[in-house]
Amino acid sequence: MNSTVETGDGTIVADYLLDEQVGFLLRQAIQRHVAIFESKFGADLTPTQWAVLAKLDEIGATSQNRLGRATAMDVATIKGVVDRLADRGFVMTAPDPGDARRRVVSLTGQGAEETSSRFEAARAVSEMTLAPLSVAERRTFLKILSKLV
Amino acid sequence: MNSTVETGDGTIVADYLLDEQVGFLLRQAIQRHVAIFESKFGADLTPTQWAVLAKLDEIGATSQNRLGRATAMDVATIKGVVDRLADRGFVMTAPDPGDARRRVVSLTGQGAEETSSRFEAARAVSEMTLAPLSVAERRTFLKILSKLV
DNA sequence: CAATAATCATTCGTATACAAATGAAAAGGG
DNA sequence: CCCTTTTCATTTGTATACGAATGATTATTG
Repeated sequence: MNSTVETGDGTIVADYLLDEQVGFLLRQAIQRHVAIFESKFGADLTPTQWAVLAKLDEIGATSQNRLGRATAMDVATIKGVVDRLADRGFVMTAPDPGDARRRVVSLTGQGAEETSSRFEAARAVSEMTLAPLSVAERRTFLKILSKLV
Repeated sequence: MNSTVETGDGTIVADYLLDEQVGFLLRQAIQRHVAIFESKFGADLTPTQWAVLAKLDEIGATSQNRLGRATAMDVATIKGVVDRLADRGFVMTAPDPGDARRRVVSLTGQGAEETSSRFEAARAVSEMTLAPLSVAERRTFLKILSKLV
């Protein structure tokens, strides 16, 4: 055991336990959340794909890079997600008439329907993720977590 | 906007905003944490690789699957991480004399040195990740987060 | 002890995730 | 208005992350 400190009375104790580190806990919390997501959404949509659909529903058509920033994905990631959603007919892309660099991403009719029909499940996922907590703890947790983004 | 509810007086309000969902916040918190990790560790070690080294240091040599469970990685993921660490000389694998199915993973001398020299940085990463919070908030956050793993 | 179940490691396929490099187009400054 | 900077989208390469399938080995149980 290499990670130790000496306390005042000379005792040597471990002071770095992986299981107590915030990053390790966050990773496991995400893993549990994703498992809950998949239990409600099946293999139809990944959490990332859902984020894109929900955000497009929320803000409407937008450029691919803007969409990536709004969903916390870098340019390479958002491109892959949009491509896969486009392959399945949920979104479409078109050139921006006012800016030749941009491609505007928007929901298709099918994508809008799919999104509308999934909000209930999405709400359930959030609720189930927080289920181990009391109502007060949920509020506290979300408040603190939002300071860490 | 498809995600709306009608309140008692007939007003329609949005009730699903991506930015408020626990999964989306968790993903962003991890992104920030990983960025902090990379600022302290450079390109030498990923958070996942560090988790394996720290856990091996903590519990000693163990089978690959056990190591995966101890670090919250499935069998395919832990194999890739162990392979890359082995390529770089930080860990080694050997057959288990008592169980022909198992391969025992252990730190090499170089791996143990590397691990020892990184605990300070790892502690700093955890501290920096929680830096936006007060001391009381950090304690509260870790306590609640540990209920969600 | 023989049949079944469980565990272990590997492999394949798909999907994030991001750094870095590239080329095209727009914005801004002198 | 040219030059520099910025923005945008794409591509490449590496590293998680996990479901599912496979084959080998061990454990269990009737």
